Amino acid sequence: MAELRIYNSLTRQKEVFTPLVPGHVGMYVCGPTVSGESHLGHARPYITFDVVYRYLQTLGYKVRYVRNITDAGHFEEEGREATDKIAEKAKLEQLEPMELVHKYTRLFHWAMEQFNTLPPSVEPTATGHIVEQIGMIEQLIAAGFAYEVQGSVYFDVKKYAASYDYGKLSGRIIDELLTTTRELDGQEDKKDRTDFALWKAAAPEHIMRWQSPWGVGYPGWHIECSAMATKYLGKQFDIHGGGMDLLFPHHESEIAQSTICNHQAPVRYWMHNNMITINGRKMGKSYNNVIRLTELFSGSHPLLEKAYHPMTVRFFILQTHYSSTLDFSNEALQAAEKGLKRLWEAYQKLKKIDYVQKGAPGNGTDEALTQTVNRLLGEVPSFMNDDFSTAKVLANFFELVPVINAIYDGHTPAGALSASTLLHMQKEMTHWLETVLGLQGMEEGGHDKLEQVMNLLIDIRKEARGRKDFMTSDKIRDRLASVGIQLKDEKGGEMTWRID
RNA sequence: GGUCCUGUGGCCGAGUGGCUAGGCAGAGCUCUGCAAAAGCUCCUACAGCGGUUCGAAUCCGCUCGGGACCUCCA
Repeated sequence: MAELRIYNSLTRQKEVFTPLVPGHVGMYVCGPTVSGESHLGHARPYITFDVVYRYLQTLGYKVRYVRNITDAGHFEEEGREATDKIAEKAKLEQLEPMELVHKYTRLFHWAMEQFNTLPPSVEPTATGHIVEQIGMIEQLIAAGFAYEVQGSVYFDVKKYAASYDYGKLSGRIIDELLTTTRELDGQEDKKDRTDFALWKAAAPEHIMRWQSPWGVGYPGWHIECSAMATKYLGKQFDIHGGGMDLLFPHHESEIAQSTICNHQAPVRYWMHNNMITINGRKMGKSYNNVIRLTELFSGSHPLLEKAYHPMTVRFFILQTHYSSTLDFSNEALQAAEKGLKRLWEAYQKLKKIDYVQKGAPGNGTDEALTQTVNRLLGEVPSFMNDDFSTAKVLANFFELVPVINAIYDGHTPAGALSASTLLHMQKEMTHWLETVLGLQGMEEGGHDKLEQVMNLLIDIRKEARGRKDFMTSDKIRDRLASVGIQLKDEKGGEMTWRID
């Protein structure tokens, strides 16, 4: 069995994955801030790490997957006012902060279900771990790496950098940070501009607030991940994932905090997915080019030509390696849609092939084809083991599509492939496409199409009855009944139907 | 300004120095009452200029273009 290799952002190279505790994997992924609706960009990390989670499990690991919900808004250091994003939005929508947070949390969960992502093992909330965060801050103060100023607590980056490598993960040079960071107002409290907040004193109008040793306030952003990761995964764990944009300062700061508190580097393998861009630009609130997931699924956004199925999006994302930027366009998404449809149809056809009838009892008659199939299937694990190269996995399955179609249509003679080869192919497709990549079919589901089909059948039946072709008429009604649809003749020749 | 990534055919995208993925679109043919689907075939690219090498999309240098991070961000 080949080894799994993961690109580690910390060392900037692919490394053989060896879990801390044999057979077990601890994985932490930065979750969403639920101050607003999830957008297309959010789909990337959660789908990426869902595949990582699934794959590790199929390798036999017992995985504890922790993904937080950031529901305690952090301050925005823009200009003078340090405002709480969540509190601000809540006022805007006339909602209680927790009401708002729950609304968007539910929406997030709903979207994740659409994408067929597995729920994490633990999904801790920042507000539920204030105690742990305060505890960690106290440790940092006691260790001399944090200081309090007027009810707020900051991490002393300069002091940390004196004995540790602050900037190792993000490739930042501390001296440059110290001199380059731009001047911001309202930060007189800090000893140095690079210091980041662990705890912020809450202004009177601030709605989200907690009691702390330093007065009433709320936690900084970085501390929540450190506190929750430590609590659920221990002082050191295997994998930490998130978007590349979180490298600095978020993950860099996480390392600093945890290193001081736990006396060791918290994470062994850092994984970062790249961004989804739209027209070459990163999608983000500041760029005003955000496509929300609800808009994506319904097609209700000026940039969208049509609605896109969640599976199309999932497939679209998996067709690219997670470390590359992925540019969104209608053309690209529609290509993905067609591609997935073709792949899935072939997969369904394969399931319908009668192995006993069409497969040869012993070896298939077409040895070359058998070898091709076995090679294509055999390569797949090595692709996944090579830093989760889902794009290559999909490419190989696409090469099987014509093989399957040809057998199904009879272009390839029956018996070319043995029954066991066909079965093997089917099992592998189920395993990789469904279990590992988490893909599903794109059933149209909606009643619109069914409605149209029924109208068509009703029309045909009316015509048949018009020429007294009751054999056809009865056939339609009986066959529909057998699939659970009751067709009733109303007075005046109209027909109605309902699903039993 | 600093740090880093990137530039592949009409479009999206794999690519570990040699055997030059895959998808979408397009063209032709086969099948077909029509259409669709499907099958077969074709279109074969690596920003530019140098260099290393028997051999480079892949390594090195320069030029040009695009992007990310340095601020909340997936």
